[in-house]
Amino acid sequence: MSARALPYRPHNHDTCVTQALTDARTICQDRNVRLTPTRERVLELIWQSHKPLGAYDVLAQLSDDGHNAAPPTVYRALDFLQQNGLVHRIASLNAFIGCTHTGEHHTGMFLICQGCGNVLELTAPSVSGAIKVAAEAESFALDDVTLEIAGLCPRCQSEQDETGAPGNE
Amino acid sequence: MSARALPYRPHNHDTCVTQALTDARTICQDRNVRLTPTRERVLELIWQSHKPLGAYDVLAQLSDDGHNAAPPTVYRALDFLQQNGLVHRIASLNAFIGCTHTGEHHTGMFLICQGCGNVLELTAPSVSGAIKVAAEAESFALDDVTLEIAGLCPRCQSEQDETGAPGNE
DNA sequence: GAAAAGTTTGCAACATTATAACATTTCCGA
DNA sequence: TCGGAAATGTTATAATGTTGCAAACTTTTC
Ligand SMILES: [Zn+2]
Ligand SMILES: [Zn+2]
Ligand SMILES: [Zn+2]
Ligand SMILES: [Zn+2]
Repeated sequence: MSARALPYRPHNHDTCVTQALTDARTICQDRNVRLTPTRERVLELIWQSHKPLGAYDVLAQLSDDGHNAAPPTVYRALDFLQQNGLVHRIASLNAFIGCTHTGEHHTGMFLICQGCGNVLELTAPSVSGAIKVAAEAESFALDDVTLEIAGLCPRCQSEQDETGAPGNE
Repeated sequence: MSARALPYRPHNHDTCVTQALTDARTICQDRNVRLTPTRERVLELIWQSHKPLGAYDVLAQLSDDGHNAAPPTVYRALDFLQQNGLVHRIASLNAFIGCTHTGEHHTGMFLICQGCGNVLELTAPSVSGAIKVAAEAESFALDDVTLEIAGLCPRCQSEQDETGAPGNE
């Protein structure tokens, strides 16, 4: 899958979303699962924001579409997208964000800016390695890692320096 | 603060809880904050389980006490206990657990057994170090780390080997 | 000690997030 | 084209967490 722009810097976000959808179609074909219109639309809505979107935010936008949707519609689509590695759930926010490392077998590590709300997904082998070692030291059989880091992104740090308060883009 | 038993192995849990409460009193005195009866009782309830307890579980037990409690009572007590480093919230479970490293400035890392539900809190400098480095590489100002690892504890691994299914103590 | 100020709790209502259960429709292979 | 599997619609409900305001309690100040 292609490299993507950082959320912190402006970029052609339409392209960014389009690419994500294209990649998703490919992945679903490869895996022989169905990226139905609802699922695709939910993925698109999530990708249109570099900030995590709550399930009910997605629901509201589906309703704006004229889609007659109820919570299960959204949660089912999100489950599907998660299971196929297309979105991640951010437990500390009860929200969802598009995966920027689809295909690459990875452990997501999320930098969550408390200023602007943007989230950057990283893959840090040194971190996953250290976690694996620590778990093994306890004879713990590792299955799933939740690693979410709250703080301030570079831009919000400088805004805070200047104005005394974090910005909210 | 004194060393504590691992949840995996049987131990005198009354002592374990008593010690935690004693430590908590000391900490609150040092910090000049009030460990009121409600707060202390909530802490005790949480400590009585090595498994994370949901806010409404705590609420139910308070009600059993005859305490006329509503959700805010519990959430406020939990907020207090969190702020003073006496309990942690496990985001992936929406539940709370007593901190086993009170006093020691630390980043909690939690091993959550999917078999028995027990949780072990670790401090792994190699992990926190790697996280810090990764964040710095992105010029991200780290504030709070959520690190929760789901898997199987040693005991549940062997039970699974023997019976084909994880145990539930 | 009494009044003032600050903190904690009680209480009612409400908001948000997530799931259960079952009917209906759509899809896809035989 | 038919029959089973997968996906969606629909309604209701469960689980988790918050707001706002008044009353009670503590600490400080005079
Ligand atoms: Zn990812
Ligand atoms: Zn920011
Ligand atoms: Zn701790
Ligand atoms: Zn276990």
